[in-house]
Amino acid sequence: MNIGEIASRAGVSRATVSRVINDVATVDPKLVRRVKAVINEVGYRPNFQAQALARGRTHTVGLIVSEISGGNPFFAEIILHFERAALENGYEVLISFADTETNPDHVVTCVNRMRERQVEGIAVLTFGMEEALAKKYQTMGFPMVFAGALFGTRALNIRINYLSGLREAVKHLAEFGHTRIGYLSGRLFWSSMRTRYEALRKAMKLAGVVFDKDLVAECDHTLEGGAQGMARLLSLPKPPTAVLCCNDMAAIGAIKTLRARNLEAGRDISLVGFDDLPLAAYTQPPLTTIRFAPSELAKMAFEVLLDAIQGKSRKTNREYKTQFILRESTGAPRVKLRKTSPRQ
Amino acid sequence: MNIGEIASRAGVSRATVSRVINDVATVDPKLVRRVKAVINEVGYRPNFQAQALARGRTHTVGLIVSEISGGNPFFAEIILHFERAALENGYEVLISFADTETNPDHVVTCVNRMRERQVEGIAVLTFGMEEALAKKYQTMGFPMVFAGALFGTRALNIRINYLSGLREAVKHLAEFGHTRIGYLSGRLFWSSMRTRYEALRKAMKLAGVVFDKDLVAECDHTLEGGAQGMARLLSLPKPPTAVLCCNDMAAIGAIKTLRARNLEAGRDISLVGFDDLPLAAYTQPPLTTIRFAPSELAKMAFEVLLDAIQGKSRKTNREYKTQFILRESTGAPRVKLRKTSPRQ
DNA sequence: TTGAAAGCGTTACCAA
DNA sequence: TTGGTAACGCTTTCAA
Repeated sequence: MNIGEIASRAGVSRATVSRVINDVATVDPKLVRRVKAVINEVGYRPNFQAQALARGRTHTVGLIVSEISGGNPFFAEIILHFERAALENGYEVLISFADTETNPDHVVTCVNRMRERQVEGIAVLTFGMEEALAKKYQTMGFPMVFAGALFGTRALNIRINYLSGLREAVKHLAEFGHTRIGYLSGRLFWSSMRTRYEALRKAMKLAGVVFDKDLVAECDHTLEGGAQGMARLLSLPKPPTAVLCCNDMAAIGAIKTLRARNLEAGRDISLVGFDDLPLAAYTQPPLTTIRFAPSELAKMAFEVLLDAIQGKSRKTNREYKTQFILRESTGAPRVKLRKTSPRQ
Repeated sequence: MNIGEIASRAGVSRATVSRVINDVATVDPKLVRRVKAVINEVGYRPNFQAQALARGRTHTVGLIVSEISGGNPFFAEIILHFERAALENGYEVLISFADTETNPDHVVTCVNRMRERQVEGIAVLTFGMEEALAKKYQTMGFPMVFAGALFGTRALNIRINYLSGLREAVKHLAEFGHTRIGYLSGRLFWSSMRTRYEALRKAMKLAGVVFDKDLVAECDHTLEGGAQGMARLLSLPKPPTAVLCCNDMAAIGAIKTLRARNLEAGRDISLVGFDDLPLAAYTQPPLTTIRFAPSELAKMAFEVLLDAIQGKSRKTNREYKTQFILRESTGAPRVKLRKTSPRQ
């Protein structure tokens, strides 16, 4: 069933059917009705490929995210909200999962696949493996937006202000009297993990807390990674009295390790997550964390991308600001630990 | 940059370039090299829309899932694994999030959008709002696969054996001596929730446990829904000593309510989840649950769809079997509760 | 083995 | 206001 078929059944030309489909105002209302009747009757829907070819536009954008590992709902939210923002603006979304971990070049393959499909722009929300891509594309005038990428100049990049949330978190811990503050970091080959790490060091400096490299454990940013990382921190001769985590999933993993040793977050050791997943309010104890909302980020990414596609680089460089969320997994250091730490 | 441009730069016809692109064996190796050199040099990639139009095939399938609410990672896993299976077979995936809750017809819109894009088949993994669709499409010969849908005859449908897992779960609870077994059900306008409910009743019957409607709370299958539902069950004059939940997220919500009243799952009341999210092993206590793996289901769905597209209805009707997973959120009923319950 | 040319389904220009 | 027709970028027959 194609436009020609509709045309002959309605007794008009293909051009007229096309006009009806595209709501061109100049068509005789009678013809409009006749054509629409036929269209409904036979259930005709225009062929997208043909339209795209003829129009030279696809009204499609690409979204590349990391493979979701360990059931982290963060990327699911990104996808949902990006797609929703796109739909509201008449765009469709092509999604790719980049295997950023085992194959950094995979993201290039994803971009190529998308460009074959003539997407009008791509959002790369992989948080950490996009440098190569950025270098390749920032000069060639194809609309592409990154988030939290570590390169400066021309590429569209939503800056992520990790510091804002971390600063408050560290201040909060310092006010409780914590001096041995540890960090469960994600793998530092992810650039976003390097950025977080640097932001934390800066936050510590600003709060006047001594930063101790030995209190940092690098682990996967997953449930299991967090559990393992926390085990390493606890086996230190002098474990930290407070631990920040690179994300909530790792924090949940850490909680499990604590429990296995009869320690409770908030009472025996302070724990701060990152992301503020819906889940964070449901852990035991509810997780003090730093909000990094995928929904807002996704919306922002689409808006920036849309502006780029439409040539209005209005506020092309935007920033997402993280925010401290106080719940119950933080508190004063335990006396026992407090005593030992000044001896250092 | 198009095929004509490549052709003239390489000094061959467009037909030859096309053959090179598509690895046709009959092309002179010298020409192949020449053409490929040009292609690499200018970074040419064929236009998908044009290819699809000329070939009459898109090698694209659609996947419709429910809007992910409350950060449930279940659907994220489905998307990831479906996409992976598709890619391995040379297919691309178009994804839609159906707003099944507030607008049951939205899924029809999704299907239409996908068919405009000439997808070769669609998997509808919404678990509960697809009856209308199924009726409409099961006769028209378009490859479409459902999962756990409640209609019998012609539509491709992956049956979900909820009973297998539930039966073991109920047996497990009965062996502990539970007689007052409650259920935190999802909203029963989701057909998958009705199916689960029916399966549970059957499982209870088979285990010889009296089913008591008053011990069922209908709630959203979310963290918050589970928390609220559990509160309702606990406020009953005689609360259940064990509660099954429609999914893990609801179970995690339920745990929070328990804790707020100083009750602990496994010790004071037995709790069984559903899905076996990675998270389930990280709750406190680790959640006894029923495995319903999105990855396997997604793979199955794609395979069935592919068979349908290729016309081989090999094993067109497949079944996914749920499985009981024992962890630590279940145990013997507390003596206090045990005493009261026979008095009924 | 190669090239010319006719499609694929649609849009959009130009005449009428 | 309508219709004829040339694109859009590619594939695929048919001849050579």
